[in-house]
Amino acid sequence: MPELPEVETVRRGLARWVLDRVVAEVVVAHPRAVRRHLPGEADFVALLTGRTMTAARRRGKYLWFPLDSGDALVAHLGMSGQLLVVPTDAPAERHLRVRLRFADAGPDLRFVDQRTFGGLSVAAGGAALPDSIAHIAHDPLDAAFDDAGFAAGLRRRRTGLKRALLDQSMVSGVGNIYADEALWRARLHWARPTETMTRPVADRVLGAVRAVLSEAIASGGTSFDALYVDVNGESGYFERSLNVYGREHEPCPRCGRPIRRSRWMNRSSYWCPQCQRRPRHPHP
DNA sequence: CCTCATTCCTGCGGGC
DNA sequence: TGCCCGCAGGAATGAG
Repeated sequence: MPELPEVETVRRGLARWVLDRVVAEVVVAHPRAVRRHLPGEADFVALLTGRTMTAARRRGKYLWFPLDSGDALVAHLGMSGQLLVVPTDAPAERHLRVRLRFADAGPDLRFVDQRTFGGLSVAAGGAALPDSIAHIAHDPLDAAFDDAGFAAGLRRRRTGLKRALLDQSMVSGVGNIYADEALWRARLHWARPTETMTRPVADRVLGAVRAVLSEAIASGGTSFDALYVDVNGESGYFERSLNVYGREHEPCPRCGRPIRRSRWMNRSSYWCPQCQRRPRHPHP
């Protein structure tokens, strides 16, 4: 599941393959992959064709590619999305959704997505930050992230800590896996009421999120090669570095107690009942 | 305004 | 053996 470290790895891998390249043709193989682009597929194609890409940027789990028109191509990988750089004569991938061919006849940029939870769009405001993702907060590794503002925001909320970590308008880039890992590292329960989060505790969880994301980026840097940017290449380091996620009944690496799994928000939370004590007044 | 349930989608794997 | 069903989840959306 692509979260910040995987998306950042993809961004780094794509940067030199999009710089100063002119889009010659856009083929939409699956209409649902053009998402949150209200004027529709034809408009999406028209706004991209003939435009020059000038960079590869990221906000949380969103990628965007500024265009010389002032717009930007915006991409979200969802659950299973990949942005691949492949030779233009390579056969179509099984779940190919959108294909961009370039005027230089160099490799395509292809959006491949098995579950089509992700998608592409063209949005205005691409030179700075596309309008459509203006509500996404800075990520905690960004120098512009406001620690004090985050702590104040937590106290204003009336919800559980994990829900707040997953709220991309509070802090971006954290998904279910890294949320569980960061909470374990910070020794905090997922249902901890946010209104009880003092500044030191907020700083503790931020520190844990930063450590987890940084280590994952460092490990994920090897998951692509020059012509193949593979989001699923994460599996090598993923399994080894996870302490609680997906490890129900296995001993906690810190205290040895069996890791527990809770059904929550239509997904799973993994946590250690010893290291992460359930709060007296948990939020659902 | 704020919080939270619902919905989208497909392949995999467990159970019968 | 083969089928069915649960599960995986980000984020927009609308209900309350």
